[in-house]
Amino acid sequence: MRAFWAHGYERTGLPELQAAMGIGRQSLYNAFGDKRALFLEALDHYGTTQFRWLHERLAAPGSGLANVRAVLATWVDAVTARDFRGCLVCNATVEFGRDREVTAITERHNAAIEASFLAALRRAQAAGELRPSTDVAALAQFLATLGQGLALQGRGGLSRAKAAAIVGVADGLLDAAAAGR
Amino acid sequence: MRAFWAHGYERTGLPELQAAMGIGRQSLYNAFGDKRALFLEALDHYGTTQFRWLHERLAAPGSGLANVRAVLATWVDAVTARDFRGCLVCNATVEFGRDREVTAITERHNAAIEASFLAALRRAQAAGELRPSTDVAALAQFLATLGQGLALQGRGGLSRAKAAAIVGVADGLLDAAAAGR
DNA sequence: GGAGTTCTGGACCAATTGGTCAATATTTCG
DNA sequence: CGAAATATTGACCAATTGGTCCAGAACTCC
Repeated sequence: MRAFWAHGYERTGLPELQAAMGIGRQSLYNAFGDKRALFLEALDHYGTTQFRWLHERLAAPGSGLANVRAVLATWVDAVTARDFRGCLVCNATVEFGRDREVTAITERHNAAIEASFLAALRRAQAAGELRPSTDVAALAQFLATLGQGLALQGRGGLSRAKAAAIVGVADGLLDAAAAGR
Repeated sequence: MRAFWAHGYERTGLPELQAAMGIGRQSLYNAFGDKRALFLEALDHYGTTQFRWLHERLAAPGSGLANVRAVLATWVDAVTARDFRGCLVCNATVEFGRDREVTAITERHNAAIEASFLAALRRAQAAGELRPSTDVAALAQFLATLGQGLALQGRGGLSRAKAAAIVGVADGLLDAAAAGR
């Protein structure tokens, strides 16, 4: 997974894969079939492991709005880490475009992220933290998109100040949606 | 350029390049040096040609805020076009990560986009269309990031409804920044 | 313990990769 | 026109690609 994450599908050769996994080639083909199947499994594995914290944090007890803000705040750190390699789901979307098997996985994880945001936002709304008129569904999709944009820029290298500014705007948006509570 | 745009760097072979450009292999190497150099030139060419409209629209006379909104509106159409292939600058960022030569080009174009947004927003602010307290610099970076997120999702396939909802949130953000004018 | 199954390592393979060469065609220009 | 330079064609090349084969090691289970 790490190898694909760092270099993408095409740029990751079998030797590198073997080295990263510490197993021989035949074992690899025994266990996964071929390179593509291995990638698909790695991709799905990435989604379940890397996004677990996000889902849990958004579902954590307490203020739904605070949970959303907490996730945004961690994005700043994550995306500006010196060795940040982007988000494998985003990377795969770019590399494979509309490949059916790939989009099936990426869309599943994206939908899950949106759903977690949505649940948290709904909770916030029900608790009076957000105006009833707020379109929380759109907001959830928006936040997911913003995350992808951040991950993308982070892969190319993103300064902390810039990431913080961008997330700050999103925070302001939440402020505005909360203003009339 | 189209070939790289559609399939990325690694997935685009010399035969495909020749076919797309309608020239023989040697002519190609004569004119550009090697595949990588050709890509770098295609990438830069993409940036200057594809973003021209955006720069012009943002710099158009009249309301700066309206210009920004107009650009956002076109994003919805662009990104949900049936044959949308993403943004080559974004794709290159993903595929090459922190490759110096590539990021030099992508960052230049990203900076230009942010600058155009910033200029339009400043104009809007000066004209009283936005609250003086609005952090227009952050807003410009934010909008650029959102665009990248949209382009990313669009490459995988994005419904019009979803794109419209996401852009709608950004529009609402502009509303909020204009509210107290 | 040992037969049978599974797994592992490394040699091997066809196909494709980016890139080059040299001969030919084309243009340029005195 | 005709010589010099430029550009095009397609054959060619070494290296790498993903993938397979097979012999032997390891494990399982009666």
